[in-house]
Amino acid sequence: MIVSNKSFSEKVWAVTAKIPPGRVATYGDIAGRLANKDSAPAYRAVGMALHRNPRAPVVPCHRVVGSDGRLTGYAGGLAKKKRMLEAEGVAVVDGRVDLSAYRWQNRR
DNA sequence: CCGATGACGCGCC
DNA sequence: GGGCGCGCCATCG
Repeated sequence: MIVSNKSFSEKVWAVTAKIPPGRVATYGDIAGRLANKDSAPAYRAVGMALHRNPRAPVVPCHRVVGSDGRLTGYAGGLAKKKRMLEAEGVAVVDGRVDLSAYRWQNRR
């Protein structure tokens, strides 16, 4: 259970879970939201948090794509990730999504 | 505490 | 355009 209580990871899962269906977000966006003035966007940590994702079903990590909209890794297979995105209405081409059209733009 | 790794991003060749 | 390396933060060992 990742002994670490409310940690960076939890924030990542929280933001990821906020991603509306049919929409995708980049690690940079998530990291940017979690990025505090004291901490720079940790794309790495974000990816790690999702990789560790203890509650996959509750955290739509499959909606998180790379900066180019490219489907990065996924605990289960990118193929499945791609499939889930398409199921939500996100067009995935060659393992890539059109950020210009599906990028999650939720400006607090 | 230190060292190494990782679902990234960007720069450079 | 494609391939390679470095830097970033956080977590794991």
